[in-house]
Amino acid sequence: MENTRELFQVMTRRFGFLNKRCCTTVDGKELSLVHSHILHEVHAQHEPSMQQIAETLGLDITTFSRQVQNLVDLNLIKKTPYPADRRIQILSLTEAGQHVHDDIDREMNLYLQDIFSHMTEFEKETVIASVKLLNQAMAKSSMCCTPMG
Amino acid sequence: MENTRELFQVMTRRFGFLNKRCCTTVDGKELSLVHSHILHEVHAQHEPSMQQIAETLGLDITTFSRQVQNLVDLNLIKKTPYPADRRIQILSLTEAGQHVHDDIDREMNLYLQDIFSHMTEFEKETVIASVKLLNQAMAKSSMCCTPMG
DNA sequence: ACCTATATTTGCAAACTACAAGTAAATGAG
DNA sequence: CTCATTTACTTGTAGTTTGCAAATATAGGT
Repeated sequence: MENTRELFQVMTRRFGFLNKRCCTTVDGKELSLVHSHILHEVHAQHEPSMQQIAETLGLDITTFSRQVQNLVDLNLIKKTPYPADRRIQILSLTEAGQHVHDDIDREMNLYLQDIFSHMTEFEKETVIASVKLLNQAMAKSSMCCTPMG
Repeated sequence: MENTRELFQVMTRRFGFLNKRCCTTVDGKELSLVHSHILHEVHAQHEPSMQQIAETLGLDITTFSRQVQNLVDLNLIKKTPYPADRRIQILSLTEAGQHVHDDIDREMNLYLQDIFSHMTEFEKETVIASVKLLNQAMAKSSMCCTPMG
């Protein structure tokens, strides 16, 4: 494991597997990775518009529009025109969508628990603090870690 | 940033952007994310077969076969039949492939340097140690972090 | 009313994906 | 040796995803 890039490459690949493995069939519905990311962000943000979520996820707005439509058709997401500007669609989880989100969240946290079970409590705390540090550093970095543009 | 999952979700998303941003046009060639992962693994492994790389990357072998063929057509990868069993194709980087790989590696490390520039040396060491810990823990975890199956 | 800007959707063509079937080479039983 | 089986990889085909360009709908300014 020579260089730093290799370490991060392996880590992100493994988390990629984790994400894929977690979220293919939830609550009887077939979901893609993109779908579960969308559910997650719609849950996390406050009355988000299409553009906000698409931007957060780094998805092309046209691709995003179609994927959201899938989730609307699955009755997991609801689009509500924003009264003050009816061009804008506010996204929210339906009850079923909330349920699916919770299922995914629970399962992901189980996986994370399983990973942490191979560490001491101290190591776990260190790792979590490090991830926070990383996130802060990436947020500050101008060259990287934001969607293309 | 309430729960642990959220932290990891954000981190992996940011690294995803990093990967995408880094590797779209290298040395005058248009590459996809999958292409650059393949180049990376062919470089990292010793005389790998098709199956070995596909397994490492968690790609369906048929998808992989076509993506490798793209890279062969771009003259970045060479397939050599393995003498002791000529069903097996050993993958290696061509000179041009090595060059592209080095370019990507250099650029990725620049991005990482930029991220670490927002930390103290101590924080940087802690973060790198934590990523190592994470990788080890994920390798031990049976439920997660390996390709589907 | 009219022009411009913004938010989202749709048309379309290219790329990606994976199941099933095909080819080629190795292995093992009779 | 020969034939059936397994393994490593490729190709047929069809469904999905992607993103550019163009269309639609609404807002805001003059």
